Amino acid sequence: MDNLQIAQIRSFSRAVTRRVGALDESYLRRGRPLGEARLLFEIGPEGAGLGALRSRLGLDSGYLSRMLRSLEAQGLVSVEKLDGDARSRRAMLTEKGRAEHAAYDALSDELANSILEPLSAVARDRLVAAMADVERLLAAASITVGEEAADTEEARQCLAQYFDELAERFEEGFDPGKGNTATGDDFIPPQGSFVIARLDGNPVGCGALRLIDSETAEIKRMWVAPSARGLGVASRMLRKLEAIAASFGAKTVCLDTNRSLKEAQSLYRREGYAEIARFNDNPYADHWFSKRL
Amino acid sequence: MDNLQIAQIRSFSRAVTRRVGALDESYLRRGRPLGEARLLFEIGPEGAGLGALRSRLGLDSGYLSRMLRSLEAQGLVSVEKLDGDARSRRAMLTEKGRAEHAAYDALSDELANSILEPLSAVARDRLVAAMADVERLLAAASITVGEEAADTEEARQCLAQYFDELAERFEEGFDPGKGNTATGDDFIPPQGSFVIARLDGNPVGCGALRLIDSETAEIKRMWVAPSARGLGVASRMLRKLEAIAASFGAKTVCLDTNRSLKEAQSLYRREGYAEIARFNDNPYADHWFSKRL
DNA sequence: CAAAATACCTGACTAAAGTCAGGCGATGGA
DNA sequence: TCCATCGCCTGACTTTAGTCAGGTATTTTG
Repeated sequence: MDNLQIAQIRSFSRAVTRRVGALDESYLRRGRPLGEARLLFEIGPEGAGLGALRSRLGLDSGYLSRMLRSLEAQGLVSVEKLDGDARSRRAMLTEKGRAEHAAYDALSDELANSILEPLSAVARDRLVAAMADVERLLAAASITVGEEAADTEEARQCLAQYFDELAERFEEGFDPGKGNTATGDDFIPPQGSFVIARLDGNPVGCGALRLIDSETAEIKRMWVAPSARGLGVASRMLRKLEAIAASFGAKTVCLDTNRSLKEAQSLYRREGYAEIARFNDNPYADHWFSKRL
Repeated sequence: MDNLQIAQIRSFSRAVTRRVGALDESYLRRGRPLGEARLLFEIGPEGAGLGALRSRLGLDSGYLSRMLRSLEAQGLVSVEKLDGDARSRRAMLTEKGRAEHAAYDALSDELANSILEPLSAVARDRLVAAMADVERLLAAASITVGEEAADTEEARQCLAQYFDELAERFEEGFDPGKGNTATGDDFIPPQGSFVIARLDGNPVGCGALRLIDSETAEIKRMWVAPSARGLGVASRMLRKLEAIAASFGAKTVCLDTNRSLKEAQSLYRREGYAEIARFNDNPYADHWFSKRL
């Protein structure tokens, strides 16, 4: 890896924690411990389930409970049973709590403003654009691609979104039942596999693999959520699937695609796939590709 | 101020502390309190004076002392009298301390690497460039411009660098004694003023003002350190000096500049100065400007 | 040369952050 | 219907972080 790049990341991290992080910590407590301030902020005007709070802030359940008690004592928060499940509870801001939350919100705005204020209009635009870039690319870097079961609720949701998109983009429309020879069972090891790409735990893409014969694997169901496109998710999933195929003993990977999916075609070419003759009778396929592993 | 810009800054700050800051804090402690880890890292292979450590880490003197005692007990640090002044001391890493420091260093690299690793080469370049931009512009935003005494050591250093640069850039060379009618005394209120731009406490620019008559102020000695150019420091100093001039009752501000200082000329025009006829006998001046306040 | 200032140290604190074991009342699958 | 599990709570901690009031040499200054 490039040492200059690493040095830049380290220097960035120092600079940002010093200039942004430090302010956050000192200004945004309003005379209250940082933990409580963060909790109050995280509950937000809509309230939040205790479990969600615990995972978002990384708190021990006892610790959270005690802080909630303290915020309740200050009259800022009320904790109520709400959901169907009477074990789980939900923290809500009281009137006073909402006012406090608004104060934090205003302080955050002020803080952001204090960064923009000394800059010229050109510099502001540039800073904001660079921040958006960093944020987007850091998110991309935190996306994970992993093998998962194909029959979970989340996998089904990915596939549903995938099919919806095909129906919208194919000139001829799309009916999942028609020409869709592969069933979910095909994507279970050792005759196949399924990968999901996740950003902060939420699925943002999927891809599937099945063995056609002992030496040939087919890639199917490649999909990336619109919000995560342009971040290299597809090629990461593709490489993951290829590695899995290789581990199954496959020597060749093949796939088909529709003429309207131009990005997909250029992705496959970029990743070393060559166009070949029709190898299946998928009515929606217009192009067929393969790659030797 | 633009709400979208503020929202972007807030979102950036959240994203970065979550993705970079959080890792920093949890990974970089190696089973030791964060304070000690930071201290060890800050001492570095070359060692550091205690005063410097205290100010860089923002520590209470007692707190620092206690942490040093703890690091000494762990055999990582030795504290020695070194300088001429026997009151001040210097913390040095022992052999074991250097090994520990190297481990932190490697961890930091690894952390940075883990951000780069999932990205494509194009995305990496883009991330690194955006980070450099953000860092640079955040630094620019933290530059302060304030009125200060013109006879301090730091003011003198700014002026010395300014004169050195003039000597280098003027085709005809530069002799500070020649045609330099203004003395330091002219830059003391209420007949004049002196501003210094600072980045993290270190001077990165200066500018001076003196009243020629009760309604006219002259701006002189405008200088920005090469490292801080292109960040809008000069125009901030200029505006500050104009505001001071106005507070002194001046209705007009004027200044002169040499033909080789092209950026200065375009700055003055951009800030609303119009070129006028020669108003002084400065042998180094080729252009004269003025602006009504 | 005495007095003030400097640079660091020590002891005695407080508050915040974080951990652990156990407990209680739902809940849901065998 | 039983019982393991879940979601939360309580009490009893430990560790970190941070502050404050002196105290001791050493240096600087009037």
